[in-house]
Amino acid sequence: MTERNTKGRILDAAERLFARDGFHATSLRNITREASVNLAAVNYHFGSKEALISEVISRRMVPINRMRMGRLRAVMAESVNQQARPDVSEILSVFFRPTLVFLETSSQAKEFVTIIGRAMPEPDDTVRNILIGHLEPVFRYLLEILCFALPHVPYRVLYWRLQFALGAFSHVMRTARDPIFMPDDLKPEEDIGSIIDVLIPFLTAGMEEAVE
Amino acid sequence: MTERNTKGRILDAAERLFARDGFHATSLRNITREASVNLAAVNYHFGSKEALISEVISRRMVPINRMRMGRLRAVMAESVNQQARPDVSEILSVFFRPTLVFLETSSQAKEFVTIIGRAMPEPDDTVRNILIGHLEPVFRYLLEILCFALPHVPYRVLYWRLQFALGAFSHVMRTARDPIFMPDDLKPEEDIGSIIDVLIPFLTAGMEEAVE
DNA sequence: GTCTATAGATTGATAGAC
DNA sequence: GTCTATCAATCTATAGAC
Repeated sequence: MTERNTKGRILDAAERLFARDGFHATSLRNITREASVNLAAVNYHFGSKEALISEVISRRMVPINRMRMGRLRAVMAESVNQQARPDVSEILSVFFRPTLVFLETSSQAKEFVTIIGRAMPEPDDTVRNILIGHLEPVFRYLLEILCFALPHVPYRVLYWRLQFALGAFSHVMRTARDPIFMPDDLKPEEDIGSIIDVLIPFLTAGMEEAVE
Repeated sequence: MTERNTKGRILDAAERLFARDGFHATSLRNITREASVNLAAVNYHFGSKEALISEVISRRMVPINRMRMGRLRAVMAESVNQQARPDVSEILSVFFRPTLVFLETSSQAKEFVTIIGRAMPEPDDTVRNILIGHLEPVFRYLLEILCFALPHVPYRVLYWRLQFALGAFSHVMRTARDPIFMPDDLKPEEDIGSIIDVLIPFLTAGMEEAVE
C-alpha cells in the first residue's frame, strides 16, 4: 500500500522513521534511503526538514481534529437539547477514539499513533508548536465542555486534570508498542484500542472525583 | 549556591540546559560555556556526553529512589502489621513527593524536575534506559503494593493504570513551568507541589475505579 | 587539571547538469 | 522532477602542550 509518487513515499518513510527514532535522530538521508528517492527530493517537494515534519503531522491531524470537533459539538448540542449534563466518559471517547480511525484502513497509519506521542514532549519548540497549533482549539473546547459536565469541579482543577489526561494518553501512545517496565507475565496489547478501553474509565473516575 | 569545582559546575550547567532545551539539542559547547569551563573538561571529568547525562540523572535519582523504596517498604510493613490494605493515595504520595525533596534546599534542583519529564519520553534508547534503569525496581514494587491495595482490580489493568499515572506525572513535570494550552484566565502554578496536590486525588480515583 | 587545536563524522541545504 | 556533487555548519571526542 506504499504511495507511488515521490512525495507520498517521502511522507510515509518519514512517518515510519520519526515514529521509530524520533524527529531529531532521523536525518533526511535516512528518510530518502527508506523511501528510495533522491536526497534532494525532500527539499524540492517540501522546502525543509521542518516543513516535512509539519506535513507528516498535519496530514493525519487535520482530519482527526475535524472529526473530534464535529463529535464534540454533537455531544454539546445533544446535552443542550436534553437539558442534561454531557457524559464525561463520552467526551473523553470522542477525543481519544478518532486517533485510531486510520488504523483500520491503513497499516501505515499505525506509525502515526506513536508520532503524536513523540511530538507532545518534543523539546524543540518549532516541532512541538506544530502539534500544539493543531490541538489547541480542541483542548479549549474540550475544557469548556468539561466545565458543563462537571460544574462542581473548579476550573483550575479541570484544566490540570485535562493535562493529566493528555499526559497519560501521549505516554501510552508512545510506548504502547514497546511498553516499559512490562513484567514477564504480561504481554503487550495487540491493539491500541484495548489500552484506550482501560484508559477511559480510569480518566473518567479521576475527572469526576469530588474536590474537597 | 553554584558549585566551586569544575565537575560540579558542569553538572549544574548541564542540568539547567538539559531541562531547558533537551538532551540532544544541548551541545557540550553550550554546557562548557554556561559553566565557564573548557570544552575538554567534560571528556576529562566524565568521559563522554552520555556519561555526563547519566551522572546528571543519577545524582538526583539515586537518593530520590532510595527514599521512595524506604517509604514504600514502610507502607507495606504497616499494612501487614495492621492487617489492612495499604492506602492508594498514600502509595502514590510516597512515589511522587520525593521528587520535590530537593526543591526546598536548592534552587538549582528545580531544573531536575523537568529533566525527569524529559528523559521518560526520550527517543534515544541509551538516554531513556538510564532513567528506566533507575525507575524499574521502584515501578515493580509499586505495582506489587497496588496489587495488595486493590485486589479486585486485575493485574493487567493495574499495570496500565500505573503507566497512565507515570505518563500524567512526567507530562506535568515537564510542562509545569511553561504549561501548554493555558487559558488567559489561569496562571501557571507557583510551585509544583500544588500540582501534585491535584494529581494525587485524580490518580487515586482512577486507580480505585471498579472494573466491570 | 586546564588549555588550544583539530581530527573525523554527520548534518541540512543547494547549485547546476540532465 | 530527478540526479550528482558539494558547501558550510555543527557535533563529539582527542592529541598534545603547559
